[in-house]
Amino acid sequence: MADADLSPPDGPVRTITDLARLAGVSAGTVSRALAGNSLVNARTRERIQQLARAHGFQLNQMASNLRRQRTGVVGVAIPLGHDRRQQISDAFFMTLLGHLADELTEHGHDLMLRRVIPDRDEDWLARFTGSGMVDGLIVIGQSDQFARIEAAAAHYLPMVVWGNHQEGQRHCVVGTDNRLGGRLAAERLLAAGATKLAFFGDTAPIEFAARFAGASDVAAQAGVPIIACPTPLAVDRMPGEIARHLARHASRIDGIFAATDTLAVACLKQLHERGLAVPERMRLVGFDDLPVAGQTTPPLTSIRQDIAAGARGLVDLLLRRLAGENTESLVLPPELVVRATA
Amino acid sequence: MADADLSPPDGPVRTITDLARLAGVSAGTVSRALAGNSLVNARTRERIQQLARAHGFQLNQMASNLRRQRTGVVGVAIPLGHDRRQQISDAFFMTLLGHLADELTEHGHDLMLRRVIPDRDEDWLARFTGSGMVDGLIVIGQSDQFARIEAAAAHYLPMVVWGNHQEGQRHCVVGTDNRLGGRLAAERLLAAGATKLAFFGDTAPIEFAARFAGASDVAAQAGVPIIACPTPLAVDRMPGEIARHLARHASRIDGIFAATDTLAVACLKQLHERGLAVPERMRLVGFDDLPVAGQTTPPLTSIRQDIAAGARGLVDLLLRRLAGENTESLVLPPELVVRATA
DNA sequence: ATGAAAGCGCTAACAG
DNA sequence: CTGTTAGCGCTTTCAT
Repeated sequence: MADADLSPPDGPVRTITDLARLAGVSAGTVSRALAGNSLVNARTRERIQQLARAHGFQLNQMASNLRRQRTGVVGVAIPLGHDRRQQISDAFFMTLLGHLADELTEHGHDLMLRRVIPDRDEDWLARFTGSGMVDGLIVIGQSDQFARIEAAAAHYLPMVVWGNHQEGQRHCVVGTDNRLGGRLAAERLLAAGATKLAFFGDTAPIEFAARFAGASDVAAQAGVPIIACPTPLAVDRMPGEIARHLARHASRIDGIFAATDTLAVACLKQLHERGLAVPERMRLVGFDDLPVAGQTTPPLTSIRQDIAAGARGLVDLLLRRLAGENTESLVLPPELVVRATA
Repeated sequence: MADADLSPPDGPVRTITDLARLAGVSAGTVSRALAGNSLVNARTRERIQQLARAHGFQLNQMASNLRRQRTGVVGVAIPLGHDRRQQISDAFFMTLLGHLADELTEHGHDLMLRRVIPDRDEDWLARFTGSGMVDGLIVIGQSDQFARIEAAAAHYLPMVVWGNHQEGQRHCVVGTDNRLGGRLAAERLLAAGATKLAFFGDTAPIEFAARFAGASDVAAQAGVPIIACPTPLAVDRMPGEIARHLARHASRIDGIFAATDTLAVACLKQLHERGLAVPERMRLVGFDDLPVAGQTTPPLTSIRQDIAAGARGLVDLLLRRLAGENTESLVLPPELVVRATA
C-alpha cells in the first residue's frame, strides 16, 4: 500500500497544495516554509524549498496578495494633459521613470505603469487607488490635474507627486524649485551680456509657468524686457514654431531661456541656420541638464535638475507614507551648469 | 420594522457585499450588474451602477483577477546585462517603452515594469511568468540572456521579445534587421567617399554584433578595411573612450559607423574638438534615428528603426499569443536617412 | 431575473 | 513545530 513516490509523472505542481501533498505535509506548513518562517523545522523547511525549486514552483502572487491585503506593487501614473503624446516621450520624464524603476526595484517593489488621459477619464485617480492592485501611487507630473490630485490626497495617504510646490497645498510633492531655476537662468543670461530676453515654452503647465515667473522676476528687477514665446513640446511642431518666433522677434532679443533642453537644442539648430552666433549674438540657457546638453556644439548652459535625487525622494517619501507617516513635500534646489551658450 | 434607508452614515462601501446590502440584492447580482451582464434586469442594473458611482465604489481587481484567472496586466521586463545602468536610460529603450505603454493602454492592458539583473537572479523569467500577476510578458532586449529566453519559450507561449532574430530560434522576436542596417550604413559611408572604416560600439550585445557584421560584409566585399573600436554606452565613460580611439586611429580612418545615435552624437563632439571636419575629413553614420539626429550640427545621417511600428508589433503579437496562436517573429526593415554627416 | 453556494490559491489565527 | 479552519473579495455555476 505504502507506495513510495519515485517522482515519476507527478503532474505539474502549480499550487501550494500540490507541493504539500508531495512533501507529505499540510499546505500551511508549505506556506510557512516558503516564507522562511522560523517556526517551521529547519530540516523540513529546507526539504520543502528544495522541492519547490526542483519543480520550478512559483507562488501565486495574486492569491497571496489578496489574502495579505498588500501587493508589493507601486502604481506610477503619467497624466497626459493638453500636450498629450509629448510628455511621456519627453526625455526628462523617461529618465525619471528609469530612476524610479531602479529605486523601487531596489526596495522590492514592482512598478505598474499607467498612462492616463484625464479629459477622457474623469476618475483615473480613484480607479487606480481603489483597484486594490497597488499599495501606493506615484504621479509623474501634475499636468492640469492639480485640483483632482488635491481632492484625492484628502482620503488617500500613500501618494506622492512629481511636480511644482504651491503654497499651502495638501498633496505631497517632490520637485525642483522651478521659480528659482527660472531666476538662475535669467541671471545667467544677463551676466553673459544679454539685455533683451525671451522665454521659449508653453506657460500653461504649472512647472513652466513657475520657470517663466522666476525669469520675469529677475528681468523686472533689472529693468529688462522679457517676451513669452509659446512653443509646443511636440517634436514635429517645435522647429516650425521656433522658426516663426525667431523670424518675428530675433532682432529684438539677445538672450533666450528655453523651458527645457529639448527645446534649447532645437533653438540652437534654428539659430545656427539663421546665422545667429551663439553666444556672441544670442545667449541661450536650457533647463534639465539632460545628457544631450554636454554634447551640443557649442555645449549648452542649462539649469540642472537632479533627476536621480528626485526619484530617490519620491520613493523614500512614498515608503514612509506606506508606513503611515504624513510626510512633508520635498523641494530640490536647481543648479546652474555653465557651459558655452551663455 | 421596514426601515427605509435614507442613507445616513452607511459607512464606507468597500466590497461588493456592502453594495449588495445597500441595494437590497445579493452580491451575485451586483457583480453581474457591474459587469454589464444582460441577464440582470435593466432597471436594477442601472440602479446598482448609479449606487456604485455615488459611493465611489471600485471593484477589487485582486480578488476579481484571482477568481477569473486573468489579470489584464502585461509584464515588461528589461534585463540589464553587462552594461547595467545604461540600457534602461538609453533613449531608444525609453522611447520604445513609451510607445509600448501607449499601445497596451489602447488595448485595455496595464503594464507592469520590472528591471532585472540576470546575474543576480537566475530565474527572473520564471519568477515573472509564474507569479500569476501578469497574463503575458514582453522582454525588451535580449542582453546576454538568449539561452534563458529560449528555454522559457518552450513552456511559456505568451511572450514576445524585442531583439535580434537568429536563424532557427524558438522564441518570438520583434526587431530591426540589424545586419541589413549595418550594411546600409557601410554602403552609405563608402558612397560618401570613405575608404577606411571604423565601427564604434560594444560588439558583445547580439544586436550590435549583427550591425558590425553587416558593415563588415560590405567592407570585405569592397576590399576596404574596418576596425572595431569597443565603446561602452555608459554616458560617463563614453567620451573618454571615443577620444582614446580617435587618438589612436583617426589618421587611419575616414568613415565611422556608430552603433547608436547616442554614440554618434558623442563622436561628433569629439571630432569637432579634434578639428576633424565632418563629413569632409570624416564621414559618420549613426543608428536609431532618434529625434536628436535631426538636431545636431551638422545633422546626423542615421539608420532609422521604426520604434512605433516595433511597439505595435510587440503588442499585436503578444495579444495573438494570449489568444493561443503560435506567432512568427517579425523583422522590420531599417531605413537609411541621409542628412549631412555622410 | 435573482439567490445560494462553492471556490480561485494563499495566509494566519488557533489548537494541539 | 505542524495540522485544521476560516476567510481575503470576487465570479460563476446551479437552482429556482
